Amino acid sequence: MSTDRAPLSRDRVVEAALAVIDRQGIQGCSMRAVAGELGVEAMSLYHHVPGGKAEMLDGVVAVVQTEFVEGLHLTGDWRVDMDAFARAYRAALKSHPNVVAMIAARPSVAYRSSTTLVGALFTAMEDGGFPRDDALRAVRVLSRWTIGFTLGEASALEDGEQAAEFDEPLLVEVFSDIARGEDDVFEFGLEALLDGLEARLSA
Amino acid sequence: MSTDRAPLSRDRVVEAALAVIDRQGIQGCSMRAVAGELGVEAMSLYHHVPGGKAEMLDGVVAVVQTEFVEGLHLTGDWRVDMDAFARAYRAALKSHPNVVAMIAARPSVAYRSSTTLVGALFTAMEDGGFPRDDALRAVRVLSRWTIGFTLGEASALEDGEQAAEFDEPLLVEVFSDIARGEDDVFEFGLEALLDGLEARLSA
DNA sequence: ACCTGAACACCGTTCAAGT
DNA sequence: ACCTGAACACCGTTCAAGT
Repeated sequence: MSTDRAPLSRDRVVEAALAVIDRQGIQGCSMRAVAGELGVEAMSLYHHVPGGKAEMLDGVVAVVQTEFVEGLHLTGDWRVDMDAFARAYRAALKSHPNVVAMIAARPSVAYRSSTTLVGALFTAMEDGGFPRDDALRAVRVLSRWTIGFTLGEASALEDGEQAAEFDEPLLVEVFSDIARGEDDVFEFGLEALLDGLEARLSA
Repeated sequence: MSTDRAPLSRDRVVEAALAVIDRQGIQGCSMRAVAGELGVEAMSLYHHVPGGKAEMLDGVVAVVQTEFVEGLHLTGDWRVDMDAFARAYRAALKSHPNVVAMIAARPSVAYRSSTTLVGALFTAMEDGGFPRDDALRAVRVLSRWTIGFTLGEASALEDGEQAAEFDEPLLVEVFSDIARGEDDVFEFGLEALLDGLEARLSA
């Protein structure tokens, strides 16, 4: 809707796409809608995003991922850093809930925007005493788990209004828990996972 | 492609949709394609799936979920059952990789098809000595984690052919690991999580 | 009762044409 | 160089019409 007449650019296209997605969801993010956001016709976008819609959405994933990576500062202590990574990632994803499914579907783009961070985490694990293979596995598990958990939460919040209709008492309980927010569940799982990893060190 | 002239039904429509998705992915699963699979016109589907495409896809999720639930038999020992749940769920999802993203996006449908199983797991945890709240949290964490891990793997396998193009050595390593299969990573994470849960029992 | 043809309002994308 | 109008081959869905 912004009728800014700044010249179009790849960054402005991607930024507009993110704005549309945050507001209307992925469904609402058509090329025509993004163009409208920029006060332009759909066909103009292709000059700045030659790969079309796929490249535009890859750009959105990279922006969200970079936003998160730049806000995180590590200490070198594996447990502190793994904990901080998971919490900060979750927080970043929760501020763009409609993008989480896209990130889950584009792991190569997500990885590309965070190799430095992942590498640092990974050497913190090695410095902490984990064998190289286990360090790699642990980081991958934590990152997958964080994305998966947050995606499940975002999806459940979106289709959770039906919770009232649920006949099963357990279903009603779980979905009203979800509606109240799942920070405690996330932290419960995170702590269990990190405890389990730490136990490996002594073994 | 099957030109069977058995009468159409909701189940046949959903089954055809699953077949199309397994073969062509979600992108290829248009109403016209599903109709073609049944030798029928697109508009005929709406008589058996009045809710349209959304209801059809909900049906696909329910079928995959039910397939899994019916194949799993629990023992009552929390650790054995949590382990079996995660492994069997992962195996079921891996046999329909194109459906995993849909399951992740439709937690209410997935839950609905498995309340009995989740309830049983949950009482096994309580019988094992976990407080009610922790039992609920643990089951939710495990289920989310399993879906999230397998979704990440399925997605990475799909866009992983680009791995050769990666410039970053760490990226190349991770993506060639993924291409070799991630059973060991999954099991590593699963064991750590269950170890972490077990540690809570003694505390 | 069950199926369908034609139509509507959308998509992503191409390409030749405008400035 | 950058933007666009018209067009193409697709979508999901509605509805009145066929059998």
